[in-house]
Amino acid sequence: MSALAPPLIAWYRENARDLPWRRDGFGAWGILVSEFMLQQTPVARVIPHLEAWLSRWPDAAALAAAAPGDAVAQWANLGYPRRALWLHRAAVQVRDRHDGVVPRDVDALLALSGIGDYTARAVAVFAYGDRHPVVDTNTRRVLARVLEGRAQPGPPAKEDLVRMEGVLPEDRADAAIVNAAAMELGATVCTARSPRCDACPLAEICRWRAEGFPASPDLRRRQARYEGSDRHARGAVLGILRGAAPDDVDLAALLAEWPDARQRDRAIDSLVADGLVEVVADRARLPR
DNA sequence: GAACCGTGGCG
DNA sequence: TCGCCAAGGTT
Repeated sequence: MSALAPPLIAWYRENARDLPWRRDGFGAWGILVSEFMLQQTPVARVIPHLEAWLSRWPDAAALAAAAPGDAVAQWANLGYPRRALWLHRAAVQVRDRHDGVVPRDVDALLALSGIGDYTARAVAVFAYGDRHPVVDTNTRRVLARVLEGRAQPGPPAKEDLVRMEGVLPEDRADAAIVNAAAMELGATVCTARSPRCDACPLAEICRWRAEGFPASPDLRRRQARYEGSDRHARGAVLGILRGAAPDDVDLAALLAEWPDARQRDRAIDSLVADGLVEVVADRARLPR
């Protein structure tokens, strides 16, 4: 067993946050929905939306029976609304391919819309207790620091899964805890900006700390400015349509005051191309 | 592999 | 104020 596993397991048992999707019996569907919502959206903002979502659509078949636009509207301001559409498509696929039961097999999960390496393994591990490496941005940062002595991880790579596999204990239940613990440690202690090494169970074996916290060359690309961007225009258009749903909106009135008409039209076109918006005659609406 | 895709909180 | 960051995935 890796030297990381025992202290991670002990620390997690004492310090894990009490999050809804960690409660016994939360269910594979709830965990799947939570993982979709947690893709790039902070935990605190997800929790109330998750509970509302599951109250409305308690299983995959329920969501699959709804209109995709209902999912987009219910998604509200969680961001990246394509995820709502993908989650709806995944629900339809679960209904049609798996009799409404969220699959357990990683390849079957990977074949669902909006599910990649992280989400597929997270569901298999946290919903079903199977043994796979689960690697998110927190885990990558923890491993980069502890094992490589780097302040920040490199870009995501398949190699990350191999590295995490090398950290996991053989026992499935222990492996699941180590996966969760690495994520939890990165989220609450080994954070990106101001790590609290005094509270870290891996401090004594951390290479980054041993080497004096060297700054690593920062290869991360800067996030593009949001104000005035195409994403901003898309967000504004969709926000209006969410507010009007289930009614439609006159296309000419839609975002009439947006400063750049070319950009506004490009936003609408791209939303239509993504399936997030429908235009019928001279009116726009969320998809039915 | 790079570019693109929302939204809000925090230092 | 402003840049960084957040349980990623698709094209």
